[in-house]
Amino acid sequence: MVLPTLPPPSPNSTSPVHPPPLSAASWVETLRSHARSNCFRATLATYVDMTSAGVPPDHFAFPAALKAAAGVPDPAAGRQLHAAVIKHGYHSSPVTVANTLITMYARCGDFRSALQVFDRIPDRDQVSWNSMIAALCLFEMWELALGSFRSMQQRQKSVPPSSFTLVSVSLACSNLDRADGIRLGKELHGYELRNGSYCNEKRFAFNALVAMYAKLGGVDDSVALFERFQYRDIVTWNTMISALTQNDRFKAAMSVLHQMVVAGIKPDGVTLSSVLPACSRMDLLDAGREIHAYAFRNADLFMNTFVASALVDLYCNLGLVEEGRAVFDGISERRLGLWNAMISGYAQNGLDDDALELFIEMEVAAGLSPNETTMASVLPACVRSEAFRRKEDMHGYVVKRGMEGDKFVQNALMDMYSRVGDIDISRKIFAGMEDRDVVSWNTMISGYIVCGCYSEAFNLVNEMQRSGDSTAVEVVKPNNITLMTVLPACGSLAALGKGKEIHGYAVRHALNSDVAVGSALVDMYAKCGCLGHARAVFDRMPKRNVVTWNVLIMAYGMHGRGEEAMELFELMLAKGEVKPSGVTFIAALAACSHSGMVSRGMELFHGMKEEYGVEPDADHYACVVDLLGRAGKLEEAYHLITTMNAASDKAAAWSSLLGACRIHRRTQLGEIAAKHLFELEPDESSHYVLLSNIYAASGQWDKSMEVRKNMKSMGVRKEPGCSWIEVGDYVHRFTVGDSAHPQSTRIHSFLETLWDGMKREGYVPDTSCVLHDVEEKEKEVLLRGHSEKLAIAFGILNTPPGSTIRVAKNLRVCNDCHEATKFIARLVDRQIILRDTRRFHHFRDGSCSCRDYW
DNA sequence: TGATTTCCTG
Repeated sequence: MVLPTLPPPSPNSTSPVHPPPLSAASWVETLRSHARSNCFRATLATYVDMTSAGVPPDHFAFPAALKAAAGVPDPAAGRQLHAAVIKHGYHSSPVTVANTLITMYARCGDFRSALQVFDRIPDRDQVSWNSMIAALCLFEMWELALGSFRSMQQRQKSVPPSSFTLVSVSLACSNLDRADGIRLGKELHGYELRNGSYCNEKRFAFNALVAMYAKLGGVDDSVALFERFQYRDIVTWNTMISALTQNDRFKAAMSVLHQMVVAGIKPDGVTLSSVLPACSRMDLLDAGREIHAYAFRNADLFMNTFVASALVDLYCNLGLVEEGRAVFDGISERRLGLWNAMISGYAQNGLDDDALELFIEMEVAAGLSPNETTMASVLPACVRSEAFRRKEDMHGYVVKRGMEGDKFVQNALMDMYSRVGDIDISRKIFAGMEDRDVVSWNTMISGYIVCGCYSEAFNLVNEMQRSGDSTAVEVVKPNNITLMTVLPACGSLAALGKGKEIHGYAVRHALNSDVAVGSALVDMYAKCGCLGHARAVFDRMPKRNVVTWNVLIMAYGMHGRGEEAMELFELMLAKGEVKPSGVTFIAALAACSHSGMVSRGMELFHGMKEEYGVEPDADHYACVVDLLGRAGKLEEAYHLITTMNAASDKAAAWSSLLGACRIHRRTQLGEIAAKHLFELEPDESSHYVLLSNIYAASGQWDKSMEVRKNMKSMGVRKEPGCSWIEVGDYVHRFTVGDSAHPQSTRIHSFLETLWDGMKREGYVPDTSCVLHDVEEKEKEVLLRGHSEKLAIAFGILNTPPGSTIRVAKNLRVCNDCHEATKFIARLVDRQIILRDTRRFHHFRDGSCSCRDYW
């Protein structure tokens, strides 16, 4: 018999075909020994030689050859072997041959044939059942696998389940819903305890149980099992380590590794790739390097692609992309996982074009097909990359490859559609998902926030909290990422009540000890105008990083409390826990600027490079221009811009200067700044508005109108003004001239009444803030419709007398609103905290502490 | 006849 499709023995095979042995028995022995040592191609080649030499295969030869066909895997060879099995009459007896056929077909991806073989076995033994259950698991048919297990249990006497059965069934359990899985898993565990096998056999079963508990989130059960288990082998240790890392028990994972080494077990590739994610997530660069060095000393580990993938992940996660790339480049036989790790490493470091380039290299040069993981990394890079235009095409690409049902891919697609503004498509994907995890929920929430659908976002967070408290099938609790996603939204909407609610959740679920969550809480309280709360959270944090400090320094600055901001800055330096970053100096300089601390700020600016090694960038220059400009030193500010590096982006600096020109009514200099800005950022509406305001303030109406016309003809649209106020459980949103709110009529008539009172107190409407060409009387009506006034009026009408009113606005507060709010605050005897894009305005007793308005 | 490892949300 000839098997023409069989491949020749591979040139690098360690087992060359031996000179033909003489007896049939030695042919079979050679065949089996190749199979035992997993030299599959050599096994198949020997089979061909043997049959060519006229030796008929027997019931020992077939299982060996079939194992090889399964191992390669080689479906064509497998089918021909099946034909030979029938021809030689081994198809029904002994059953060992048929059993091997089941496994062969399963490994070759032919489920129907595997099932057919099983169905046609007249006297199925324990191994037949085990092989079939394992096959079902291979095809991820978990329910069917469990069904077969039940059938087996009914035949308890003839085919009792063994440790082999337990291994497959544990795997099936770990892929069920959590509640079902745990229930069945405990049943299995009980079964093992009652009827369990011993020593070697027991080890397999227990390893599988440890893994099962971990996958179902019962990692404490895994630990308990592991600790009492005396027959540990390297897989047991590895299983325990990966169980811990996969459940975010990183410290415990490192400690098990330590115990393992102490117990004299030499870590292998699986150990390293299981423990490296723990180093990565805990930012343990030194430990990671030590493991890298250990792999370096053991050549087989060094070339292991799993270890390499985990190392690439570690280095990229710590921002050391170059080192990750070096590991990647050092591996000659790159498996898909390694490409994925590198692509994702680039993407996570914002090197989106590098990620896309590598993705193309993988497809074109290396000829590898992407899998779901690849797409989950590439999609975000596509979304962010400026160079990559046709983003929605990626959806078609994914569908064409049949990956649209994958959870990771769906998460990435949701994110993509939210970012391009198609939130409805994200919503549809989310609604249609079968298996939503915490990332799916978080992605949907952040999508809503990106698109400005805040109430939908908050509703989803509430839904998550409820499902976490209940015993619903889909148990997904808000995690630290969820909180870090919604807290900034609370801050930008000044939704203090919502923010406090989230704070409460964080405390109840011990998420507030997370540095990032803590920093987000500090920021939220500060943005809601509650500096005291922000400071209290800061003081109680067990651990702080540079972001935490920056956030609070920035907060003091925005509230016009420059002295305290600088005290905090000094404290940060004195404590020395963290080094100041570029952002720290932005915060400190901005604080000096808002409090008029010019010489202090200049000192800081000049010392930042020499004393702290932080190179000033374009944003630092913009802060200093703001500092000088605000203080009236506009010539100095202008001069500073001219000293800036030619290549650096001067737009922010010019914009600061233009802002200062508005405060100090410097028309000519304003024109110069605006000229530069119109060249650098022709689409930015705020530049046109500022210049127009400057002209209007100096009475040059024609020029003011001309700027507006230019803006229109350029097709630049002013972002509509929008203000938010939280009352009760809701954040109410108001746009200019809003009449959509249910209380609209009431708000407008209240404002009219207020208006008369304000005028009696001496308020003069600043109609220069209205840039439409209409009658003077009409201008007043337009002024009264500014969103912050509507929000404030709504607040007064709907909150208890004497309580503080907190309003947030998406643009800078105009001069008239600033002036009017002073009067309103005094008339209704309320403290009003109004936040715009730059800072907080605390209105109390008819004044505001800021000096930005005239 | 069986087990463990890399990837996604900020």
